[in-house]
Amino acid sequence: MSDETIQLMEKALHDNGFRLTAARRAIVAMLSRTGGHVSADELADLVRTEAPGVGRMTVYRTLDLLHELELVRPVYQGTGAAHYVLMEDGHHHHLVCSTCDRVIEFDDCVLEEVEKVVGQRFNFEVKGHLLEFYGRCQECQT
Amino acid sequence: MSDETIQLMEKALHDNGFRLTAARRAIVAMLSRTGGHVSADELADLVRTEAPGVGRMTVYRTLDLLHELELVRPVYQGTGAAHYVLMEDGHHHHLVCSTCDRVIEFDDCVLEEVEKVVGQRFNFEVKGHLLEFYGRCQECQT
DNA sequence: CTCTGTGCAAAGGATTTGCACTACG
DNA sequence: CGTAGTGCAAATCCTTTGCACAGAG
Repeated sequence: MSDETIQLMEKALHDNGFRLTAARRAIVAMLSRTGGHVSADELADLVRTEAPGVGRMTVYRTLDLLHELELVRPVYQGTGAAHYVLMEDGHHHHLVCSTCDRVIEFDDCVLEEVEKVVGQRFNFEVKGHLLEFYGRCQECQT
Repeated sequence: MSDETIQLMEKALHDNGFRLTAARRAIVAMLSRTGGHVSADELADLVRTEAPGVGRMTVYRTLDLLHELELVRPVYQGTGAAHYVLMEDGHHHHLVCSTCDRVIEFDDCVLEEVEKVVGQRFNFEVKGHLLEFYGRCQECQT
């Protein structure tokens, strides 16, 4: 499934006329490996463990590109670095541990209704959503 | 009503053991005058037109303080400066326009229940959540 | 070959930190 | 008076930009 994500992203890049460079491959691969929810900087460091030549800026630019292609989404949670999450697998959400940063996925989606109501009230054409709970995971509660 | 906001904030500061300094008065007054939705920097500049001695840092620190007292809330809209809004209502979420990046707030919160269920299932101590809908706002639909 | 994409370094903006000074209570 | 609060400047953190070079198509 990680592989599928890679395929999907590489295809999207190609189909939109962007070149499939080594750096982009490495970034996309690492991104799908993490399952998302990393900052650009963290991702850059991760990518470098496997592809040392890749520069920080390339990571920023690639994330930007993936955002334009709606494959990835930045989440701003405070004053620190933006985190990027994968958008491609529509319905699943995250439990993010504040202590260890572990990300647990779940797919209990009761939002269609809210989505509809909110969309109508604001005349907003809803295309997707992001739901995350923050707190402490089992291991970190001790 | 602007005055009420000032009263409320000054009282909250006092009641929590914080000193009511000239700088804080000026900041709170200007904040309530703007009705919220300014960045720390903008607010600092505004405050300075009336109380030239006030430093930028004091504004940052005061906003932080007001945030702790739950009187004000930062809104992060991308990579730029955080905006602070007056907190009249507890829960609120975002509609983020993919086209113009406009952020619309709404406060329809049906998540308490989901929060509880999910928390129990994963033995995850939920402390907060983030819900955002993505799509196109009214103006961008044409 | 051509032009997109890359990497470096340096700039840029927003926020935080360290420290001596001021003034609230 | 003592301590919380202040202001300045410098530091830091995240991100963007400018430019010459490299490599995908």
